[in-house]
Amino acid sequence: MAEHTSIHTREQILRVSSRLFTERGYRATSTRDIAEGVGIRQPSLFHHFSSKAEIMAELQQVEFEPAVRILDAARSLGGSASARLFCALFLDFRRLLLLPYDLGATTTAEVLNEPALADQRLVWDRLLAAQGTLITDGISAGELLDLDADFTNRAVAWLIEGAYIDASRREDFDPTEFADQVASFSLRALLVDGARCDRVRTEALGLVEELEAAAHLSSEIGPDPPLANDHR
Amino acid sequence: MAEHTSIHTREQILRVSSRLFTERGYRATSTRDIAEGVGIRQPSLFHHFSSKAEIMAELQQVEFEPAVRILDAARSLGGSASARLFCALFLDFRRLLLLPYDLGATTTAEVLNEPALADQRLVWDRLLAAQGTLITDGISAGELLDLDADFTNRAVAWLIEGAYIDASRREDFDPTEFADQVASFSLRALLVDGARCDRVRTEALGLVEELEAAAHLSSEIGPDPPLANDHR
DNA sequence: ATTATCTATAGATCTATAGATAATGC
DNA sequence: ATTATCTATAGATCTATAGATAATGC
Repeated sequence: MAEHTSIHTREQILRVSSRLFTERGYRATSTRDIAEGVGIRQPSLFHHFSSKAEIMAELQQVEFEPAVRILDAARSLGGSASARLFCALFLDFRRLLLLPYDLGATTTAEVLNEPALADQRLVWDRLLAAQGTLITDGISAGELLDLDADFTNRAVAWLIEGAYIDASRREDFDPTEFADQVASFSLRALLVDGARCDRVRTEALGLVEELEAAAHLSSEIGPDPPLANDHR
Repeated sequence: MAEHTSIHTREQILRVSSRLFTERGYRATSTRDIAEGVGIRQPSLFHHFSSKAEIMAELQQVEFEPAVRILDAARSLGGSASARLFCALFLDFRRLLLLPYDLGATTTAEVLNEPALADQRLVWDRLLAAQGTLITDGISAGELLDLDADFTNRAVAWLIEGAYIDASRREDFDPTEFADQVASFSLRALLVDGARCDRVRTEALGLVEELEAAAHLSSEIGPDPPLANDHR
């Protein structure tokens, strides 16, 4: 009864929107669809967000900004370049799995090319650049295959995105285990010596502990979901 | 002047639609946008296609149906299971690159979940199943890593899709070379012994020649683009 | 008194149809 | 005579605003 707080409705709007955007696409999801999912009338949405684009912008922000921080933090760690890459992929992917949103639509062409979302597009470009730096480090160190660096960078992004969308359709999976599987799969494809994958993984999981201890990131990388009331 | 033939306009509609669907999303692309790109008025589209969904259905058909045939044909070849997989991925991916369409929107959630496109959804499911069979063959033969077969199957689909969308943004690439690169990258991630990748590739390129010689497929798998106005 | 919701609706889309007109092929 | 296009428009959306009403917090 005392649930009619703004924060609760606002959070529901984000969760319902994220799911519908992923299922049907951003433009194809109407504000009426969202309101119906939340259990309010369509115009009531605009008390919490000034436009539909602002809902998407907030979802993108939750996805992109901590990711940039994690990728940057991983670069400043010790260890081999490939372990730093594994560490960053693992941590950020697990973080995404633990969020109470379904972020499968945040990087689609229709969203990235939307003029009203140009600001977040810049953050996404920074994210790709930060991941690209980790990969170029690995190529320079002779640990990763010397394919076209852009190709490699995007291949990792495709894998991560595909795996994420796939995860959002599943019920039964352990986020830590799945993140490990996806990071391992990516690294095996990139390593000059695929057999080194297990050693890289072990080294990386050590780095993960280092990063988790760093106070300024620990709230972002889980493993506690940043929000209660998690009915995804 | 004598270019006002139905076949020409119809083909332009397919090409323009495919590009806009990929850039902006299926629902976000209006029939007016398409008509403008083609250079006709919006209602004139409906002389060539009975609905917007039918345009997308034809694009999906061009993508999915030959793909199922190629995947099935590859399975009946001799050679190692991993070479058959490489061969199928290479041939189908190169075929996509040579088509005069931009097929980046055909497997998005908004399209696959569209009720009016349920028929093509079934073909897509058959495509994934056919690719899955090739992968399970490879796992059974001990050539591919024994990860979850579904995970592996989808990981390949994510890579192929990501690479395809990426290719459609580029100008300068050789389809044969890029298809080779993508198939090699995928196989390296899947092989138990990553070092075998080069041998698998060589074997697979032999199988490609076999398949290209098979008359019933040769018109579909290129290397001549089905381009120009002879497409339907 | 402030916050959150509601109804009603303006104004801008969007898809598809109807029916007239122009171009092309016998 | 047939094919392809056009203008005009119906009818169904969609986003966002205006202003009234209900709920909540001092």
